[in-house]
Amino acid sequence: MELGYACINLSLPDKTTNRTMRLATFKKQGLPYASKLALANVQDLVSIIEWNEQNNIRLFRMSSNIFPWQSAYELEELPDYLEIRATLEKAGALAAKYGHRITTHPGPYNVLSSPNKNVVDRTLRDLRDHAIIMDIMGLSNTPYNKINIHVGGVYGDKTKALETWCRNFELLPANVKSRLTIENDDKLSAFTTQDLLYIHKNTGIPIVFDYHHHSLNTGGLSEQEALEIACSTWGDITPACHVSEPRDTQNPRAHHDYILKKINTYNKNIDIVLECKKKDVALLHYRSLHNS
DNA sequence: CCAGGTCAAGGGAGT
DNA sequence: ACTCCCTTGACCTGG
Repeated sequence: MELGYACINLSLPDKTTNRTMRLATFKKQGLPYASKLALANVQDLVSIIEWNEQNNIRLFRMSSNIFPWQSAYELEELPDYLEIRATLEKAGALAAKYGHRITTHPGPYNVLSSPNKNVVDRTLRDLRDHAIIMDIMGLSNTPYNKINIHVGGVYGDKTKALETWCRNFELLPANVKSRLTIENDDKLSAFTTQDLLYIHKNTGIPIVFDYHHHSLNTGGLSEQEALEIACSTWGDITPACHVSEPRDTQNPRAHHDYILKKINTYNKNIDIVLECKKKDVALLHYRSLHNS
């Protein structure tokens, strides 16, 4: 089992892969500035991977903000493209050398279940953009290096939304399809682990089990039952799961700073991304609590 | 330099 | 109608 964290390293305050800009700035400064930010982001990605190795962390979710306004251009158009590409290749080579599992989690605006063509088109573009970065890094074309998303909207008819999702899945390029995974939701109206089996059966892609989301939307399954269903969809690849704790009772969906409770893996070999505000600090804290 | 207001995107829930 | 929440707070302006 590997423990990992998401997107931000708090132990390296000067290193970030999230430099971005607002639309007004992008319009004013354009590709040269986007290029400058992206180059700094990928350089810091290398530093974070090195730090992860030094701290025995071999699972890491990359930020989706490495390239500001990526949907507005092709990477080759960036003035620093060659250096950016070389740096990404270096980051990927380091991850390979150290045996790190690198994943991504594109945002909630990726909605393959949408009845709106523009929304689906933007989703196809964003997912493609994630795959391009992962390709440059030389990450595997499998869910070991997952591109993980949620289903999206229900629109009052879960079955129909799932059908739409599967239909739109077929529009994705091969380098996305081969990496894509689907995660259970935390809202009662949305998709449970059981619901996601429909997608797995129709597309073959694995299910990412989120412990916290499950606790808010069990679909009548126990934690162990749902985890085992999700794990059964992964074949030879170590299943990836997400763990977080609620911020407080008023805000049960928001994430807590740390993970306090010991995670029950039910004797399964799974990799776990911790989702909490304190990131890498919380991971080291969890290890100190539970000696894992 | 810092605090505070503002910021692309979809959808749903709470106020 | 507005705010918060999710994959992740970061940007930018005015003082």
